[in-house]
Amino acid sequence: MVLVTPDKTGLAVKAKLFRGFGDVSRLAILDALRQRPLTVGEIERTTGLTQSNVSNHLGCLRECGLVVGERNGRYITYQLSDDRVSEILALAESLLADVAQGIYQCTRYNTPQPNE
Amino acid sequence: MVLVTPDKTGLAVKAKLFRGFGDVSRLAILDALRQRPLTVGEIERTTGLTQSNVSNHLGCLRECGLVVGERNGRYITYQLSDDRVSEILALAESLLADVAQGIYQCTRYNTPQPNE
DNA sequence: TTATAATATCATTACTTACTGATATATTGA
DNA sequence: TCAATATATCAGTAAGTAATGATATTATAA
Repeated sequence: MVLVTPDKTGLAVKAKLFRGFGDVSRLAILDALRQRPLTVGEIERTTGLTQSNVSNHLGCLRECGLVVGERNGRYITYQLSDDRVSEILALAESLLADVAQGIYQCTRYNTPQPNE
Repeated sequence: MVLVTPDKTGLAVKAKLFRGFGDVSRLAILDALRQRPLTVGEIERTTGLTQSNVSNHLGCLRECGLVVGERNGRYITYQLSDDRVSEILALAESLLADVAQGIYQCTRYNTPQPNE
């Protein structure tokens, strides 16, 4: 039996938002964009991810509203959509530095380490 | 080819933290604890989740440092470990209200809706 | 000390999802 | 118009994970 009565839809959307951040590759992209706007190619080189992988993740982040892209000729430059995206990343780092250190050892779930 | 060169470990841990928030059931638990500390049984009733499911998720949240539990007799009362846990939830809500509305329609991944 | 209540643990299974590789689309310059 | 570059799309697959049900642990009261 599973219910999650209060505001089920709201919770689902919130969980989905956090999942946007909850992937090493997407986080690498967001982290890169914290410095400055980047083209897809620059993101590829900065993160080391493949073209299709970056593009897939950008599609996800774009649809979800976390990043916005602007076309310049054949390049598309992406940037974070809002300062709060940076803020939430900074808050997470702050949490990790203090209370959430147990995450290192937490074996309940594994952040899948991408192939080398 | 997948690399994610800069600070690979740090990214993995950060992603893991966000995954802590990125599940409807865990989010329901955290949301419930925003109001006040609750025993496991109270969390079960508030969220409608089963005993073992709540306990599993609490184990996860506890190991990761997002909640802390204190035993009183045979009851264990859990509460959020830090104000920043609330803050990150509030920031996410703020983001959802504005920029991240596209998440509703985003089909890249589905937050699995728990069984009724 | 026994029965009961509260909570935790753990293996199984069904479902989810990230990566890859191939292909499609868009833009520019020759 | 054609070739080349930049980016997007999509199906298949391998791997991860949440829910369940059974069982274990801890504490209290009778």
